[in-house]
Amino acid sequence: MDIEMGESDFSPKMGQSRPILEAKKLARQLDFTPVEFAAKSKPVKKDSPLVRQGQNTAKAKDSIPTKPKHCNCKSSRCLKLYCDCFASGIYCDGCNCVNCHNNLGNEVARREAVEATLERNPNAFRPKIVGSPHGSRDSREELGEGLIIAKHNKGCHCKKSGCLKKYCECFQANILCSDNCKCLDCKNIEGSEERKALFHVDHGNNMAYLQHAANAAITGAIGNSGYGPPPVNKKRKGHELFFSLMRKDTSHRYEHFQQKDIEKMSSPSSSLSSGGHNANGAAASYTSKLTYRSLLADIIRPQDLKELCSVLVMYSAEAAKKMADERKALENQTEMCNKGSLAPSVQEHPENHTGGEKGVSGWIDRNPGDTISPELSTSDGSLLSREQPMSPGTLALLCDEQDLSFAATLPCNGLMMPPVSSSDSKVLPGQHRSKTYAEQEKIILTKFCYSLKRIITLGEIKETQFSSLAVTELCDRFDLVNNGSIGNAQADMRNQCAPFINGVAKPPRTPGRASPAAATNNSYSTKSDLLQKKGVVSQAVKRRLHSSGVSSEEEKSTTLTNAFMKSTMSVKRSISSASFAL
DNA sequence: GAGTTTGAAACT
DNA sequence: CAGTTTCAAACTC
Repeated sequence: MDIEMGESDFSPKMGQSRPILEAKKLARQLDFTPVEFAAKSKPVKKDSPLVRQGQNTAKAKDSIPTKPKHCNCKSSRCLKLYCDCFASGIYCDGCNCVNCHNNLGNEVARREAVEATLERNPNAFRPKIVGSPHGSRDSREELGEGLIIAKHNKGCHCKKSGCLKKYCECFQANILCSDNCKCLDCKNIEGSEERKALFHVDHGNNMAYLQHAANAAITGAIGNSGYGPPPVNKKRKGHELFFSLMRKDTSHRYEHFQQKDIEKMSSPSSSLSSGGHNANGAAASYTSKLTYRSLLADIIRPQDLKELCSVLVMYSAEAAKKMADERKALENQTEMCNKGSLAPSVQEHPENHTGGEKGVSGWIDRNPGDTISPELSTSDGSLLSREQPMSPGTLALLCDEQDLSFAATLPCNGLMMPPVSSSDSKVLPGQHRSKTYAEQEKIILTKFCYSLKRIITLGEIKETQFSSLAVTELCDRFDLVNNGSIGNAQADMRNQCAPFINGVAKPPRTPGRASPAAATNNSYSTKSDLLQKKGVVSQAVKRRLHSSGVSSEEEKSTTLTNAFMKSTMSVKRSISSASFAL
C-alpha cells in the first residue's frame, strides 16, 4: 500500500482543476494516505455475501485475497476504473492483465491516469459504500438478519440482475439497495424473500444452490412461478412498490421452492412476512432466519459492547474514587500528625465504600446496576456519574464513540475530578492526577484485556466447533462414499482438513469404516484441547498482566497511558468490526 | 475454457 | 444529462 502515489500527489498544484484539488483535499482530510484512501474505495470484493457465506469453491477462494482479485484487463492498460487494482489504488501484482501500466515502471502514465480519473470524478476513489467497514459508520445501522445497512454512494443501476447477483455492486458489498439506486425490479431490499432465499444456510455454502436461487428469483421461478404477473420492469419507486407486488404474489412464490426448507422455518422474523401478506398463510410462515452471521455474533452482542464500555468507565470511576480516598486518608494522616491531636472524623463520602477490589470480577458476569454506588448508575444502566473522574483517554474514547448510547449521557467538556470535596479540584496536584489516571487505566486495561481474551477464546472455540464439525462431516461422507476403504485421496483430504480445525489435529483414524463414535471422540478431543487451550490463554493473560506491573508509578503511568491509547483505538476498531460482524 | 451477460465506466 | 460504447467481471454452458 505504500506504493502508488506519494503524498505530493495529492498536494495542491498550480493549474489543477478544482475537482482534482477538492478530491485531493478530501483525501488529505481523511486520516490515511492517498494510497490508503484509494485502497479503501473498493471494499466489496473480499467481502461479498457469497464469500461470507463460506462458499468453498475455487472461485470463493479467489474472492478472499489479500489484495483485490487479480485483474485480467486487456484494453484499459489497467489505468481506468474498469481495473479493480487501479480502482483499489494498488499496483497490479501477479495479475493476468495485458499491457499493464499500473505498475512502478509506468508511474508517470499511472499518475496521469489517476488525475484524469479524479478530474472526471473527484469521488472516483472514495469509498463506494458509505457505512461499510471502509466507510463512515454514521449511516450504518444493523439489521436483524446480520446485515448492515449501508449505502452505495452512487447506487446501482441494475436492470436484469434483480440486484441479486454480483453484477450489482450493492449486492456484492452485502448491502441493501438504497434510495441512491436506480435499479429495476430490485430484489435486494429489506424483506425480500428472494434475497433471504439466497442466504439460506441450510443450503449454505452451496454455491450452486445460491446461484440457482438467484436465478430462480430473478427469472421468477421462485417469485412468480410463472403464474403471477411478470416482473415489473420499470424503475423501482421505493420499496413500497416491490412490497406491494410481493404481497400480491407471494402465495405463489414458494410453491415450488424447496418445500422441505419451507417447513423447517417456523419463526417469522421479517416485518414483511409477519405482516400477514399471504392469504393462505403458507408464505407467511416462510421467513428466512438463516442469513449469514458472524461466528462471533452470539458472543459479541451490541449490549455486550455497551456493557463492556460501561463497565470500563465504571472501573475508571472506582479507581478514581479509590485514589481520592487514599489521598484523603493520607492528607488526614498528615494533618493529624501536624496538629498532634486526635484524628478528626474523616468526612466520609459514601462512594468511599465501593471498594476497588470488588470491581475486578468479570465484566460479563457482573450486573452493572447493583455493584456500584447510586451515583454511578444512570437510568439507562450506563453506570455513569456526571461527577465521576475520567482520564483523558477515557474521555476521548467516550466522546468519540458518540454512537454508543451511554456516551450520550457523558459530558465531554473536560476532566472532572473526584467529588471528594469542593476544594479538591482546585488543589489536586498534577501528580495525584497522573496517579489517578494510572490507576484508572491500569484497571481499565486489565478488564479490557480480560474481556478481549475472553472474546478471542470464545471465538476460537466456536470457530473450531464449526470447523471440526464440517471437517468431520466431510471426512465421514467421504468414508461413506468409499464404503469404508481409505484411499490415498481420503488421506489427502484429511490432510487438507487438518489445517481447518484450528491446529487441533484430529486423532489418526484406524483404517476402515469410520465409526460415529470415532467422530464423536474426535469432537470431544477437540473440545478438550480447546478447554486446555483456554486455560493456557487465561494463564498467559495472568502472566502478562503480572509481568506488566511496572515498578515506578511514572513508568506505570506512561506505560498504561500508551497502552490505553492503543487500546482506545483497538476498542474503536473492535466495536466497529464487531458491529459490522453482527 | 469459451462464450454470453451484465452493469459500471467512459465517451459522445 | 441522456444515450451509446467500451470494458472487465460475473456468469453460463
